[in-house]
Amino acid sequence: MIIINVDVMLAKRKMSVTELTERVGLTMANVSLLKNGKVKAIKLSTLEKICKALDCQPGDILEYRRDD
Amino acid sequence: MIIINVDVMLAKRKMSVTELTERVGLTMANVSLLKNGKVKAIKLSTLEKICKALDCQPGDILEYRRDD
DNA sequence: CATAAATTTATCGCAATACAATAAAAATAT
DNA sequence: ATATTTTTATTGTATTGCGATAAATTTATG
Repeated sequence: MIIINVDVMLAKRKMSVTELTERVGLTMANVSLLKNGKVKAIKLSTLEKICKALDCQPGDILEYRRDD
Repeated sequence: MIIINVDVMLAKRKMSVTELTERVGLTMANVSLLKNGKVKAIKLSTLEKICKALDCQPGDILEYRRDD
């Protein structure tokens, strides 16, 4: 499964979800859904905004975990 | 911008697009589109299949490049 | 505690987009 | 040359993102 984990980078940047929301320009509701891995797909434009806001790479946020 | 680059991992695994297509279960046409960064979004389920097929992480395929 | 602030969850609607199916064109290999 | 592989294009359908909004829940704070 693919895991979206924004929390680590948020902590690293000492940034709140509210601030991320402002920077990314999505609604708070959707940022929250994204943040908690409750989306089934993601627009690359959105991924880009997040990477930009958190100054990180997709790999810092996305993880593929084999299910055993 | 977000760049999708599957070529590096394909080369590393000595795998053809045809084989990737078989493993991933999409049509050849769509794998090609994905491979050449001509999609605007991606299903996490698809990303997962690719990572599984290539035995790699999303970060091996996706790159955020700041446009200067 | 009580209350405010932040975050998550839920619902509806629409637009955007993936992806299949298919065919044709182009590139590459043999 | 010819076969094989890969890319590009087109159309239709199903999926999904995301906004807008409101309610519920969690967390912070005086």
